[in-house]
Amino acid sequence: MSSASPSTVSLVTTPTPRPKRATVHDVAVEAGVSRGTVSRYVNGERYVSASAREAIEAAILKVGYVPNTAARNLVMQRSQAVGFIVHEPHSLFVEDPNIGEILLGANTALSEADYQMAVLIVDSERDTERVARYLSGGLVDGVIIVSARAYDPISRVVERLNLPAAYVGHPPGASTASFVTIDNRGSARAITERLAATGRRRIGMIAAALDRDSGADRLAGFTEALGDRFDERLVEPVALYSYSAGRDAMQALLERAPDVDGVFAASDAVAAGAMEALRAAGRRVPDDVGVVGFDDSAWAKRTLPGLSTVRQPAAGLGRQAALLVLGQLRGEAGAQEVQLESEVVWRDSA
Amino acid sequence: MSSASPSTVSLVTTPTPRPKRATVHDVAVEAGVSRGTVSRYVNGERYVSASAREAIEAAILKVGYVPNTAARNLVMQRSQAVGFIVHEPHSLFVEDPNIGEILLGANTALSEADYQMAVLIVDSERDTERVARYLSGGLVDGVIIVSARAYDPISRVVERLNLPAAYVGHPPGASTASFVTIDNRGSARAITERLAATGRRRIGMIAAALDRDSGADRLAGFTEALGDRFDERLVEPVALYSYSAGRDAMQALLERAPDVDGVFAASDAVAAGAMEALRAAGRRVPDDVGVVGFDDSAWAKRTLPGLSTVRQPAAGLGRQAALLVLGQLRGEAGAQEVQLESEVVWRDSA
DNA sequence: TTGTACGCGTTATCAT
DNA sequence: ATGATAACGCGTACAA
Repeated sequence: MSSASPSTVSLVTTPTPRPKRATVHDVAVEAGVSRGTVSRYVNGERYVSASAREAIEAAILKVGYVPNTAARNLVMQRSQAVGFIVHEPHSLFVEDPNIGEILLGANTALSEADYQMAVLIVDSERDTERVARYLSGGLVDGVIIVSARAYDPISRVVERLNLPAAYVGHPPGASTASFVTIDNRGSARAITERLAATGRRRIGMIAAALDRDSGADRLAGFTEALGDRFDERLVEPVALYSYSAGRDAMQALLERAPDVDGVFAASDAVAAGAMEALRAAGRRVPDDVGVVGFDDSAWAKRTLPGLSTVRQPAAGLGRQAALLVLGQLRGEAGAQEVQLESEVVWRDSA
Repeated sequence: MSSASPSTVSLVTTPTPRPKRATVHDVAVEAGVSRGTVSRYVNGERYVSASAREAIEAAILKVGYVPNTAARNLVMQRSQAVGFIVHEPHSLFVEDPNIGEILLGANTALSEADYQMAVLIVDSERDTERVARYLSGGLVDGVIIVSARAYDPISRVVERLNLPAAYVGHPPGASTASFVTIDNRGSARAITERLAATGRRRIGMIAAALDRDSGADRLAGFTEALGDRFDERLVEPVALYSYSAGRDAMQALLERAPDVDGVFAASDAVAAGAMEALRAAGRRVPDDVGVVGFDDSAWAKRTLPGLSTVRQPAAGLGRQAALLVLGQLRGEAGAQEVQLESEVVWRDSA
């Protein structure tokens, strides 16, 4: 059972008779009324006689009419849709434990307002151009952007088009766009303080993704919390919020500073990796070393002992971003900055 | 730092001057040529004189023209976009370790063919109707559907519209649509056989999601592999592919059959839960009990010891589904059934 | 209450 | 090589 070419089986072979779809016109002639009347009926306006209504209903059923949204969008000058753009999807979709909740939160809010959400993935140069075209084409009335990078072409397009937009996380560059975040810095400070309150004297941090503001802010909060006791030799930076990075970093940290008795990992995945390294080194958690993480993802509940961490209101982030866009769609002017409250979850790892 | 209402800060308050976008017409008058010529230039056709080209390029830059895709779609009768529909998103986005890879695989294939992928989430009744309208509206030329349920309204719409479609997993009902799967049954058989080959005599299974074909097929493969040695009292069924379900099920199984020395869990998450229960019961893995899972997700690499499991070609599933749709779009007729090969990954848990 | 006619922004056909 | 002009399918003043 090794990886091989897929086995294919043909089932049927009807020559795909692409059917031409019925239009308002077809319904009109079938019902013996004018196109205008049909259009009014479809859009639920008043001033449609009972007789006309019946005839139209029957006609619609008979010819199998479904309105063409593209045509409607064209004349209405709006699409009743909002794009959800996700960058760097490899780290996001596969690693980020929050992306799913963010998506669902945004979708719920948009759905309630009768907007369709279309998730657009940017995973290559081609994607960038194509998505830019898509946005330019009037297929969405606004966008939610998650994890944008600095000098992001997509952000530029959005700005140039003057498209109502909201970012999840800090928008790149100096753009004055709406965005929603959590207080990474304050949360990091809070959990570090609680870790210190357990009596730890030599507290280190495995910092990750310092090129993103989330990563940088968490380190800043950590530094703030420790004040005088901060020792930069106890900070081990890694590139990604990943399990293996956490494991390797903890190993390095243990070598450089064998006396660490507390660790703040920049994410739960990192923390889980760190705990593995600690176990391998014969250190007990929390007895010898206290560990805290960030995210309250599935990792936090499956470590042994359970991981103390910071809970992000992921669905709330998506929901707020959606509300921000909807507000702009309603004409509410001005960029808004929304900060959602996070929460320290105390378990047994510290 | 408790969950509270979001703090909001207003940054600017310009009254959103929704700008009217330039059209082909504007470019034409600016460049002193006809709309037809502009259109030809934009679409890279031949027969555009150098002088016209220059004038048009300048005009486009000056008026800031971007083509309107909605209008183009209307006249071209195609959108160059494919919908990716995901159901039951709560279990999918939040729990399914493969969904991200499937999305990316599909996106890559579509992107190469210059198609835009739009992910549509169905999370409520409202969503169902809205997405159905969206599909009916001509905004996508085809669809990829993952995790459809039987009697799914969306599937009905797709069928009625005769929209080119491909399912990831078995399509519901008796529809003769294209789909791509892995051989759940064969894979389950293979890994069970390898587990048996390690000398285990009393092999049980924690079966999950028996109402889906993936779950049912895995159980079938397990049964096949054991043949005469199959003992239905060693099968513990649970509803979801979840960690906690695995833990509880393993506990129940241990009580009912303390002599189990091998367990096939229907997914890695389930297996991880089972391993936790075994540890709590004082059983060593793999010494006392061998454990194998399914998925080769992040769970498998973070259990201790590493989990032997079945690797799904998740990205390949998405890619193949996309290729299936693209084939239909090119006019290749007939429903296709593609089965991708999976692979047993042997680690230390058995 | 209903029909007519125009416009949304683009591509396609056909002369020129 | 280019310019009219007719679609594409729909909403909507305006007239009736």
